[in-house]
Amino acid sequence: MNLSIAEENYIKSIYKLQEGDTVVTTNALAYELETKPASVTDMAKKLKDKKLIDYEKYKGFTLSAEGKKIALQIVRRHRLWECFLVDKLHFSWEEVHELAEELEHVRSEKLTNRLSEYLGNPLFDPHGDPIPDANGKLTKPRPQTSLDQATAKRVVVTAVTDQSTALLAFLNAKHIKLSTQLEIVEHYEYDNSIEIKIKQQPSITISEQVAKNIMVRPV
Amino acid sequence: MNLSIAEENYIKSIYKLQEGDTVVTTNALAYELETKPASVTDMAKKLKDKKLIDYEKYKGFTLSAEGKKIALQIVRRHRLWECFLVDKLHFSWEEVHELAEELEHVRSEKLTNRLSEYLGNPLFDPHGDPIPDANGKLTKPRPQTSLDQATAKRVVVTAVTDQSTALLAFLNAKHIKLSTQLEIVEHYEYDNSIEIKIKQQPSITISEQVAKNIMVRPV
DNA sequence: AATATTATTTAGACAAATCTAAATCATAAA
DNA sequence: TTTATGATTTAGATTTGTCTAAATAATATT
Repeated sequence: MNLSIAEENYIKSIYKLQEGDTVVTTNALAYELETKPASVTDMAKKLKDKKLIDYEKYKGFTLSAEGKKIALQIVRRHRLWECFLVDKLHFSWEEVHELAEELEHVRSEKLTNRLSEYLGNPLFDPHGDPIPDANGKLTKPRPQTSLDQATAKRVVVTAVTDQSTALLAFLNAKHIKLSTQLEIVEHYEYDNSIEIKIKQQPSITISEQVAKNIMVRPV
Repeated sequence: MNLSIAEENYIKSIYKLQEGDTVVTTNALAYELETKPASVTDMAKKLKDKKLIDYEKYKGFTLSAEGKKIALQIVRRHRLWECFLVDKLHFSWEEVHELAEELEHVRSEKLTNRLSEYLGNPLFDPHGDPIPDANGKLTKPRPQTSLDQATAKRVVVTAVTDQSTALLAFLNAKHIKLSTQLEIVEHYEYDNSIEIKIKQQPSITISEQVAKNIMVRPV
């Protein structure tokens, strides 16, 4: 199956919107891909011909088994490149998505597998999302919650959902990074702010708004 | 300047064929790009409009200053990725060209420079070709000759010109790799075969045909 | 149930990159 | 210098991915 970059992007976006087995609508996909519904309909026909999606007029689409397989390969490549960019080239979280978006289209299984090996076969990308293995199998995502919902006392940062420069600058200033261990000292009901402590540092208080965008898991 | 992948490939090939300041002909470029002369003429018009080449009907083309700059950026990315694939992912010489051909089209200066830094700012790629620096400056190529022409006694392997599986298998069996140091023990005039010695190993004799395809420089 | 609204598809067009076949130019040979 | 040959360009067509505007289907409202 030889797919164009455009076709790959459609497959990837359908996979993203599916989340389980929801039917994906024309409009939703057009919005996701920043294109027009008419273009989506055109592409849907092509992908149906290639048996990568199930599609009936006016009924939306879902990936076929083959389509899912290809989607997982693309996701695998994307997330591995993100790991590479962060771990090896020291990019920060928010910079890597765009670049990985391009690198993911280099379709070489050998390259992908070597890259994975080189990175130590990581199971999660820098945003905390699981990386499919060579067979397309996904580790179940870590049991992460946002920091404001956390019940454990000691947690480790797994992801940041808001990629705004403002938040990232804030986190940078406070030395909160991926894998940083936090101790939840106090939860103030009044404004839902949270007092946390990073080992060897004085404790700090962060607002609910910030806490909502920091994903953590129990350590 | 936002170039398509096709345009980048044309620029790169013109650069390759130019070698100094020779005028590149339509046919030569068509052959190099495995396309038809008519397509080359079409693209020549576009590149002329973008001021990347100098072109007059029936007179062939050369890169403009701007075109040369872009060509060097592409070459830089290509050769850095080749280094990455060989040094870090342990691909062998002959496998990397195709992959680098795809990776080179990710146009991010930041990525390119980080990659270069990560690799230790290499000056030569795995084939012995010089890598332009961030400003497009080229180190002058190493003074390499084919092994059968070598005058020095101790040399180091810098490249292999023939990429056939047969030759590569042979070299592999004899443990001759890039950067391998060789001592030239004897040169037999009868059949132009050469006796060489790799340190710690018994000396071996190789045919003229093999020697012609191994590039070396004095150590 | 009839009508209004929204979602989706169709029809027709366009730009990029390519092709084939025919025409034109440049140059080497007679 | 005329002719023949090969290189190059033009003309017109094709494919891919996109678009706008109009038509049609599905759904919600009255």
